[in-house]
Amino acid sequence: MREKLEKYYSFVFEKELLDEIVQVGVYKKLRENELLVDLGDKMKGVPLLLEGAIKIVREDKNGEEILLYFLERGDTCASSFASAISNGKCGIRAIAEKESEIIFLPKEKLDEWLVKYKSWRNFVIESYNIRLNEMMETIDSLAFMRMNERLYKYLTDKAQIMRETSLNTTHQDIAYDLHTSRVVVSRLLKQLENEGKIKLHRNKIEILEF
Amino acid sequence: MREKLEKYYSFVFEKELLDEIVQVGVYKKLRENELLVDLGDKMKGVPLLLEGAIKIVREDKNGEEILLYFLERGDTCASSFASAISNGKCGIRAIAEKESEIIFLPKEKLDEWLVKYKSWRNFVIESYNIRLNEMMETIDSLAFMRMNERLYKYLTDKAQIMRETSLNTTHQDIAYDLHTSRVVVSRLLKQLENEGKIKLHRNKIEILEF
DNA sequence: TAACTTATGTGATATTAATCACAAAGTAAT
DNA sequence: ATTACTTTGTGATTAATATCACATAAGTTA
Repeated sequence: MREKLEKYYSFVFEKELLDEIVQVGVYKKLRENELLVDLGDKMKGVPLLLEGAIKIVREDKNGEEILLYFLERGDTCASSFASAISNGKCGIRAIAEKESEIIFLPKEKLDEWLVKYKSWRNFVIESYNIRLNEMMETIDSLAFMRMNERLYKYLTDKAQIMRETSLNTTHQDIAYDLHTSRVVVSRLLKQLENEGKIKLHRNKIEILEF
Repeated sequence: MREKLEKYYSFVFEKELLDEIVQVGVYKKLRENELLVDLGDKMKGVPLLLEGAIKIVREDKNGEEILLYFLERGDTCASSFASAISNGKCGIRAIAEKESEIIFLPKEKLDEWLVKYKSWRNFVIESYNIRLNEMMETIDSLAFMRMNERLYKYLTDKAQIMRETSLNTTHQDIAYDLHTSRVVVSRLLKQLENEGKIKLHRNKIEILEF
């Protein structure tokens, strides 16, 4: 744990803070598709992502989903931060997109560290900032782009986050993330394939053009 | 300024912090439709809203707009906070929807106060939290609701923010905020009128049912 | 009051996406 | 190999929204 923490966070946090994190942080390994946070959860701390990829989705009353954004190493979940510190509920669901490693930081420390460590203050503010910007990008996609563009953006974004050039996924799963129907996804994927941007296989999509 | 600050913020901030705010804060009155923050601005501080209503919109490359949310008294602009503290650019535009009063807090103090005042830390985290939730609501609307529902929600939300039961606005302006066309807005408004939820006048919409 | 300007109403048509229905292909299980 | 299940492909239809074109109405200004 110390090793990976150093690797991704030594330029972010002061030495003393890294020491504290090692002391109080709880290391956890997440299996692929493991649920990390569910709608309405009250967070007892915040996860610091060491490795892997986490999908953050929003769900409405009818159980319909929409992808908000992905977290990757170096990220934290701003939504849980707020929930942890104010004892409120979390409005999102977080699922590991692949095997991931996190450090869970207990909520008691969150405010204390804000006082003690400038690097922690920067990190928290910066995390919120990143997340607000991700949300704005999501809003841009929804408001300004048509489904074919959203689909292509989804594929290239996800490939980057997963650090792969092909995605192992089904059309139905994509449809859930984009909140549309499988039929629509299949048709638009075929269109993207005809444009030479991707190549389709069963349970797998190769991305040829980024 | 002291008076209004006390009125809306005395339960939020400690006495010492209120004193500091009075010392370093710059009071400003905004005319209706005055531009407070523009896309790409680098913020020199954050606005604290004392009175009025501010509209926050997002714009894409083609100059097309979409409303993100409204600020009202007691609110601050989380987007400018991040921009101010990290010297980054602001990704939004903020326009006074009606005559408003703000206190502008210089960015030099923002981090200092995080160390000194627990109430300031809470306020900042809470503001981010509120804003993230507003963004999620906007995403919900875009992803899960049809235009007629979005329109009705827009009207009732805006009426609440403006503390009025009628809105002085044109169909075209609504269309800009919802990122659709005037024709669509006019038709759906007529539909809402037929359902008895609103009453249409020239340059004015009465809301009969909340 | 006439001439303009701005705001609203509405038919017709086009486009995008959602939905239904079913076939075909690939994979897994017995 | 047969059966069952999952995934993908595709035509047909419907619904929502966007776009065009123009009429009418309500204010404004000369």
